Amino acid sequence: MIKKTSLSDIAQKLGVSKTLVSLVLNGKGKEHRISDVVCKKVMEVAREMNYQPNQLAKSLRTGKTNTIGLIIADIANPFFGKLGREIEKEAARKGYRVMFCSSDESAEKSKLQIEMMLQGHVDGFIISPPMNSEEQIRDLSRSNKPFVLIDRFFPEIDSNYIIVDNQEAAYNATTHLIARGYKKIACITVNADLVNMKDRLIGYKKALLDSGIKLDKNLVKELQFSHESKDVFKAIKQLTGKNKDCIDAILFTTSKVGIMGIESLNVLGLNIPNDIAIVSFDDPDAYKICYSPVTTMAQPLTEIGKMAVQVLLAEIKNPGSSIKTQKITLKTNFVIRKSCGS
Amino acid sequence: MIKKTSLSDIAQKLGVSKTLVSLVLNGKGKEHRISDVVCKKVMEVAREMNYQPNQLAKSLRTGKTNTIGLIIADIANPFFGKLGREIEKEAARKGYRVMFCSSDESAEKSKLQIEMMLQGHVDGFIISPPMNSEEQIRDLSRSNKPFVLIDRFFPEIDSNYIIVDNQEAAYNATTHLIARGYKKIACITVNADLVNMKDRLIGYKKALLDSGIKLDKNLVKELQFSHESKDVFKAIKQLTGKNKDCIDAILFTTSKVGIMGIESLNVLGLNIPNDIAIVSFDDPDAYKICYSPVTTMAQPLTEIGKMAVQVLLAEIKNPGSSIKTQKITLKTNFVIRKSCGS
DNA sequence: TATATTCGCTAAACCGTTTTAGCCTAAAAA
DNA sequence: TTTTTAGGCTAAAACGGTTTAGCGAATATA
Repeated sequence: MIKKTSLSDIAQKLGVSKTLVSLVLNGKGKEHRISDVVCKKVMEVAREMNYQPNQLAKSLRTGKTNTIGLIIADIANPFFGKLGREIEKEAARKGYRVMFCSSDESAEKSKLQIEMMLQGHVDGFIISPPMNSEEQIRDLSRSNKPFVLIDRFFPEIDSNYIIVDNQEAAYNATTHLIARGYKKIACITVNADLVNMKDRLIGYKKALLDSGIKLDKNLVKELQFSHESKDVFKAIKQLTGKNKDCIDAILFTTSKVGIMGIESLNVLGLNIPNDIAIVSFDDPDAYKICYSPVTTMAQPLTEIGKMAVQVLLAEIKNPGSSIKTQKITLKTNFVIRKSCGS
Repeated sequence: MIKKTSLSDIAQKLGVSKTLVSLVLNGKGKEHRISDVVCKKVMEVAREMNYQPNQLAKSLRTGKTNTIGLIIADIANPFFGKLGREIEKEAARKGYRVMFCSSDESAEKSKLQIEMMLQGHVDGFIISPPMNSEEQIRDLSRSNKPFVLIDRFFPEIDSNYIIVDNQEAAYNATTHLIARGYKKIACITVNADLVNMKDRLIGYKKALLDSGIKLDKNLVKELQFSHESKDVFKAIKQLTGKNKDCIDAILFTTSKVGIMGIESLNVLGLNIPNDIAIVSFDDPDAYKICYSPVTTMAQPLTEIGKMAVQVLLAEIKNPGSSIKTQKITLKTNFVIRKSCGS
C-alpha cells in the first residue's frame, strides 16, 4: 500500500542531501566528518520512517549481491538437503543468503541455472556438477565469478573443490565386508562416469584385489543416471538370480540406491545381514531405523558445507587469491552398525 | 575478466539508441515499428556479443524480481525438502526462482528473513510460519507483498493458506488403531501451539471419545519446540514405564518425532507392532524400509507445492485479487503398512 | 594579513535497464 | 499547397542507491 521510504525521502524530510543520509546510514558518518547532531537526526528519522534500503539498487551500484548460488542434484534428497542446510547456515553466519537450484543431475538444467544466476544475481557459486557439464564449468571459469565444486569435480579442470576420499572409503567398506567373511560382494552404483563414483568403484575393486578375490564383472551394476526403485530392484533380482548363493553382500555407492536396495531386498524376502550383508555411503535417517541398521560411510556434511562457503567467500573477497585453487579432500566417517553381521 | 556487454554496448556498436535495442530484445520491435532490418541487426549483434541482460537493473526498474521467497523450518528435514522441491519445480515452470530460508521454527529468524527478502529481493512469499510469528505475518499483510502460508496458518489472520485436514487425519489414524484392538494409545507431539498440531491432537482425542475410550492425559506427550532424540527417548521411557502394558500404541504427529521414536523403541528393545503399534504423519523414506514399515498419513506434497505457487503467482500477477484470500484444505493420504499389525 | 587547513556538507555521475514523450521525415489526405 | 498520418527512431527521466569531486565557511598557520 504505502510506498517504501527511500534515501531521498529521508533527505528531503531533513533538508539534507541523500549523499549525507547514505553515508550516515552506512556508518561512514565519522569518516566523512558529518556532525554528530546530524548523524543522530538522520538515524532517528530513518528509524521513524522504517527505512529499509533497496538491496537491488545497492547491488546494482556496488556489484555485490551477498548471495551465493547453489546448484545440487535435488534438494529433496536428504544428502543434498543436509548439505544445503549446512551451506545455508555457514553463509548466513557470514551475511550471505543462498539461492538453491536442483539440477536433477541434468547438464542442460544446470547450464540454464548457471546462466540465469550469472545475470547479476550472485557473487559466486557452489556447484555439484552433473555429468557432461565440463564445458559450462570451463565457461564459468572464464567469467569472473568465483566458484567451488562439491561432491565431485573434473580432474581436467583446475578449480576449487571440496570432496571426500571416495576411493579410500569404498576400499574400507569393501575390506570391512571381506574381513567379516563375505566373498561374493556385489556393487550397485550410479552415475558411473562422475569421478566420485569412479573412485568408489576403484576402491571397491582394489579392496577385492588386495584380498585376492577375483573381480566378477557381473557383480557390478551401473544404474542409469535417472534411476528409480524398479531399476534397483531389477539389478538385485539379477544379482541374486536363480540361487541365493550368487552373492552374499552388496556395496551401495549412494544412499538413494541403498534405500531403494533395502526396499527391494524386503520385497524379495531377503534378510539383512543373514541372507545378504550391505554397506553403503551417506547416512540418512532411514539407515538408523532399518531393522538392521546400516553400516555406512557417512560424509562430513557440516565440514564440507563450511569449507565450501569459506573457500568461496575468501575468493569473493579477494579475487586475486584465485591464482591458487583450493583442492580439499576430507575423510569419510565409517559408521559401523549391524548390516554386515556382528 | 571481460566486462559484460550491456545494452549501451550494443547500441554503440550499431550506432542506434539503447532504447531501440531494449525494445527489440524485449520483442517489442514490431509494436514500436522498428524496421525489420534493424531488428535483425540488433538481435544478431546481441548474440554475437553474448548479451545477457542484468536482472538487477531490470528488477530495479520494473519492480519485478521473478523470485519467490520460501521460509520453512528446515530444508534438511525431508518433509520440507520434498515440499521445497515441489515448490521449486512449479515455480521454475512458471519462470520463477526461489530463495530458501530455514527458520528452525524460530520466530526471530523468520522475522529477519522476511525483512531481508522484503528489501527488494522477492515478489512474494511462501511461508510455513513458526510459533509466535503472528505479528510478522500481520506486518507482512500490511506491506504490499503477496504471500501464502503452508502447513500451518493463524486462524485470527485472514490470509491465503494451503494446509491438510489435520483433524480428520489424526482422527482416522487413531480410529485405525482402535479398530485393530489397541486401547492404550499414546500420542507424542511437538510445537503443540501451532494450529496444525492442535488439530492433530483434537483429532486424536475425538477418535478416543467417539470410541468410548477415556482420554488419559498422561499418555499425551508434548515435546519442546526444539526437540532432539533424547527428548523423544525420555517421553517413550515414561510412557512405557514400569510395565510394558502401560501403552500398546503410539501416534506420532510428525515424521521427525516418528523416526526418533522408532530409534528409541529399538534402543528399548520394543518390537513394532508386537510390543507397540505405531502410526505417524508424513512419509519419509525411512518409513518404507523400517523393519515394520510404518502406517502413516502422507501429505500430498506435490499438490501443496503446486497450489501454493499458483495461488501466490495469481496474486502477484493481479494484486487486486487479494480482496478474497484463498484458504485451501487438502486431504492426507492414508498409507497402511505393517506398523499396526495386520 | 594572507594562506593553508579543517570542517561539514552537496551536486552530479553512475550502475543497466525500462519507459515516457516526442522529434524528424516522408507519404497520404484535404 | 497545406495538413494529417504514419513510420522510424531517440533523448532523457526514472528506479534507489553509492561514490567522486569539490564547494564555502571557519579555523589554524605562516
